[in-house]
Amino acid sequence: MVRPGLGEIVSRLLDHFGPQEWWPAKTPFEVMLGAVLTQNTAWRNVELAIRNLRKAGALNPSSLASLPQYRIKELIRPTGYFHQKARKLRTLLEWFIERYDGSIEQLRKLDQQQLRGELLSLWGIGPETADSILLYALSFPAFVVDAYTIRVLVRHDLVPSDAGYDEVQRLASRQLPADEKYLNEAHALFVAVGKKYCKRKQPLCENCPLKALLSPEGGYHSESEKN
DNA sequence: GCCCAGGTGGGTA
DNA sequence: TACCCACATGGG
Repeated sequence: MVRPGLGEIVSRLLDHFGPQEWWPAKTPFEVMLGAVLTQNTAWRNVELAIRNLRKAGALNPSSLASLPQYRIKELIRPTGYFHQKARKLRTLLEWFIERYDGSIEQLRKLDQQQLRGELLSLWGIGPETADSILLYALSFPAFVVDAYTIRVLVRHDLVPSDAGYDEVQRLASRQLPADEKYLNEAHALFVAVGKKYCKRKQPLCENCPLKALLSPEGGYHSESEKN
C-alpha cells in the first residue's frame, strides 16, 4: 500500500474541518506570549491569562517588562506552571527588548534559521514554542510539530513510533510547501483531528476522516514504507 | 475524584 | 543518549 503524502492528509483534513484560522486577529507580541503560556496547557486557560494581561495593560513589551515578577505570576496563574512561565516570559522579554528593541519588524528581517537558533538558546523556549513564534507571530514558513501531530502520524504509520520533533519536521519540509499560510492551517488541522480522534487513550480512530484515505481496504496499519 | 491540555528543563544511569 | 520527573491550573 502506498502511503499518502502529508499534503494529501492536510487536504483531507481541510475538507473535513475547514479552515482553522488560528491566531488571526492577535498582535504578534500577544502571540509570542501565548506560545509560551500554552505549553502543555489548554488554550482556554491561556485566554484567561491573556485577558488578565490585557486588563493590566501589559500586552506590549515595555509595559510587561515593567511589572514585577510576582505581578506577572498573578496574571498568568490560570495557565498553570506560573512560576516557570513567568520566568520564561521574563527571559523572552529581556532578549526581545535588549537585543531587538522590542521590535517585531526587526525580528522579521532576520534569517529564519538564525532566529530559530536564538530562540532555542533561551531558557524555556523549546522547538515547538520557537516554531510557533516563527510561524504564528512572525509569519515565517515554519512547520510546527506538537504532540497531536506526532500521535496522528505515528498511528497512521507515517513515521516510526519513536519519531521525534526534528524527524517529523524534516518529513514535513520535504512534503509540504514552504508557505506560511499553508503551514499555519496545516498545524492547526493536525491539532483539530488529534483533539477529536486521536487522544491518548483512544487506541484507534474509528471515525477519523483520514481513515478512508489511509486504508481503502479497511485495514488501518499495514507494513509501513520508509520515507 | 480522575484525566487531560497547542512542552520544557533538569537529574540520573 | 534515554528515560523519568516536576511543574500547576481549569474544564469535561
